[in-house]
Amino acid sequence: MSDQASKRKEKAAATAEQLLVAARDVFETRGYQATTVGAITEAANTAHGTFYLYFKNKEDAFAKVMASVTAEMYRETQPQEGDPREALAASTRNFFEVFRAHRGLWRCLLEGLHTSPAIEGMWLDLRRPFVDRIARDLKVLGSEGLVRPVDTDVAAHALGSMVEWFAFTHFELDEPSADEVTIDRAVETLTDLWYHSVFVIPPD
Amino acid sequence: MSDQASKRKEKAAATAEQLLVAARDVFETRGYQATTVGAITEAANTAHGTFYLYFKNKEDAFAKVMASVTAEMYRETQPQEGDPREALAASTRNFFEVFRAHRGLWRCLLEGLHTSPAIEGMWLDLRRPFVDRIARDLKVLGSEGLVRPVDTDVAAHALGSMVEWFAFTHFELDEPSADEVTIDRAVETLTDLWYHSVFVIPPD
Amino acid sequence: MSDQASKRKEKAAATAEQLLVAARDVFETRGYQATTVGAITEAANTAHGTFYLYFKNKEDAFAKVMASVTAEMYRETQPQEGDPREALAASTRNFFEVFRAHRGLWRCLLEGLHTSPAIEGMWLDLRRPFVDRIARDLKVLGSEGLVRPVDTDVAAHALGSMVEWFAFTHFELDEPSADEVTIDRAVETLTDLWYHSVFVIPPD
Amino acid sequence: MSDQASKRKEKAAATAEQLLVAARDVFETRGYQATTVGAITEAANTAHGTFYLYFKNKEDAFAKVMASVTAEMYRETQPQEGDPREALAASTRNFFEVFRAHRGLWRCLLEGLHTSPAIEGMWLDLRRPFVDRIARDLKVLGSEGLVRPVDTDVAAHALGSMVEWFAFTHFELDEPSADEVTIDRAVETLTDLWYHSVFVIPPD
DNA sequence: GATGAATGAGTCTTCATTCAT
DNA sequence: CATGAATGAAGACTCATTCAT
Repeated sequence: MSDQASKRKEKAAATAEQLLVAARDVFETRGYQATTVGAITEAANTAHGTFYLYFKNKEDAFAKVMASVTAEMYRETQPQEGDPREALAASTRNFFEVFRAHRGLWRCLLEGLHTSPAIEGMWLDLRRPFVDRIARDLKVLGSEGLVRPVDTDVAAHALGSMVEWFAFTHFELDEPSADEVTIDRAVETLTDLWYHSVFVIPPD
Repeated sequence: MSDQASKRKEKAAATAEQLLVAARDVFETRGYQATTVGAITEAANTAHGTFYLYFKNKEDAFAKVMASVTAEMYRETQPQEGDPREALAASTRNFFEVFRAHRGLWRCLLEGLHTSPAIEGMWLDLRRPFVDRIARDLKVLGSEGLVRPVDTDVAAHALGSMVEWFAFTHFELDEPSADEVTIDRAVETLTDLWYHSVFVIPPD
Repeated sequence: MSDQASKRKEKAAATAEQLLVAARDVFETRGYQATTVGAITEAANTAHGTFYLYFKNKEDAFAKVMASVTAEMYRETQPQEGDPREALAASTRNFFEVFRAHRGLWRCLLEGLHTSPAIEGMWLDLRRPFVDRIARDLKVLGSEGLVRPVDTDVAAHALGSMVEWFAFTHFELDEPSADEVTIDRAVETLTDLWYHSVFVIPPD
Repeated sequence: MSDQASKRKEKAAATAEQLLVAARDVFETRGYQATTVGAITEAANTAHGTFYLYFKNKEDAFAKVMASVTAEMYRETQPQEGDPREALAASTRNFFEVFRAHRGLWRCLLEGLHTSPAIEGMWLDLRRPFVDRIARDLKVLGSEGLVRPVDTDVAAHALGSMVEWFAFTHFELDEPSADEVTIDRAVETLTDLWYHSVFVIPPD
């Protein structure tokens, strides 16, 4: 069984991978609605029916793509160390970079959000790690007296939203002023706002 | 212009209005993709073909709906006066209320974002007044020494994004913690963050 | 409205009729499963989509075909008068003739029987008039003392089944001996069996 | 033949048996059309492709299932002895019981009737023993003067049809009145009809 | 102006069958 | 012998858009 089975399994895994990559590619470039099963199988160089060997339907394919991306993004998101303000700047920059690398799917997710509760769930799954990390940091820094007492959960959501949505509107949508706003400038200002919003500012 | 002609025009205007109202209603409740021309004409009590007398296609209808809504929202958004912090809180609350009243179309816009550059434009048009007002306020308050010197444009976008996206994720999507976050609590914390982020905090 | 509307309605009615006739034809010759929407619209010389203007789906089309056939069959089935035995023979012959004229759809119904409860219902609707008439006759003749006391309902079903199923196996299926069994011979024997099974036989 | 070879054959026979049993099971419960090769192999715990090692296709599998069932039914059908009327009642009851035990496949056969001439042949093969036995009995009893002179073949078909179709409509389909018609009541009335239809009734 | 019947392109999904391992 | 991955043909259904009346 071993030789035959493993060879076949390898091939199957390769097909699955091809399809997943193709699906990701098509979702990324066309968006959720415009993606068709036919486009995916064509990109994957498989027969139309093969798609249904690995996915239940389009939504399922998207779910599997998003699951892999979520893992990927989590790996790419590094907790930053050192001076709080520097760490904050580094985090913001890191988020922008990670976001840029996955902007197509982020947008796709947003577009599919209203298609089904399942996709809404994927979106929440993608965001949660970011927001959770913010909330945890606020708590820790708060107990150390570095952060003012605030409603941690709401604040974490608000600050996460600020960075996420700023990134989306500037780096994904063609916000007119986007060209002039370099990443550096954005990182600097967002870090500044965030820092002052919650940190205890030492008197000069 | 004869009597008949003016009567005709009246009737036509009435039909146009019916269709516009119906379109708005359907877009609001079903979302962008799920909205069909048939659903709109049915809601408007018009023949299917009549739709194309007043709109070029679905996107055009959406554009006309959004144009009317944008004006409406602008009217509903009141500049607040008085103590800066209080005015800020009032503004935030006002935004939440306006957002709530138009959440369906806001969502619709987000969903259609991927469909065409035109819809992207509508989105930007809807946001701009809010962001512009923030930028202007920051400039004025900055010149009065009430606000720290910041990159006004970026800050305006960032703060606007914070409120907008917080509102969207909490009041439109089923963010799990949404139930517990009342508007009051949200307004309080967001105002607090905003205030500290840019205002010059008088020493106690 | 009248002229335009009526002309359009006429045309629409014509299309509906074309589709109904085509559907009946295709169901009759191909059977239930083998019938496709495409085959119907092709036979009706309409676009594929036109089908869905008049029918919800294949089953609905079949239902409408069957409804028209049921009415047709009922008209063709004449109650017979005169001497009981002669009337019986005439009834049997009449049933055979009606059955022959509609054998294709009868078979189709049988084939689709297991597809959905709705089709089962159509089948019962088609049979009912025949069985009901038998039951009524048995009751009347029983009260006149011409028929032995029997369980009217069961007997009606049994005798109806005998004629129906005999007709099906001999005139529709290629029962080998079918060639030799002429309608005359079948009518004679079935009438004889039926007559003796329930009638009070006068002593010679 | 080596040991290995015989072992192989045994295993193959076992697989064949598994598939046959599974096929029967699936046909019985799902009906002809709804049965898929995948469902059969799944029920048989075999690979999809294995099916084609033992059957040419779905119809072939059905043919093999029916062949085994036909033999089984024939064994279960016992010729009855004793007083003609009692024997008749026993036969009818016996038929009902056999029918009930195989209703799923009977129905399946009926459903597939339109699919191919081969299935039509299976149907006729299943019926033939029953009808033949009736014909033979009628001949024997006729020669003994217990049965009136009738067209034996036609009468056998007719009486067989009566019992078969009554059974089908009452015990397999949801004929509305089915609940109230117990087997006992059905046996009694059908026996009564049959008896009077062909037997020479001794004067009281 | 208004109507609504007709069109047909576009997608999803299922499943019998093949074949390399 | 057995496996199960891959194929691709086939069919149902939707809906934006046109156009004769």
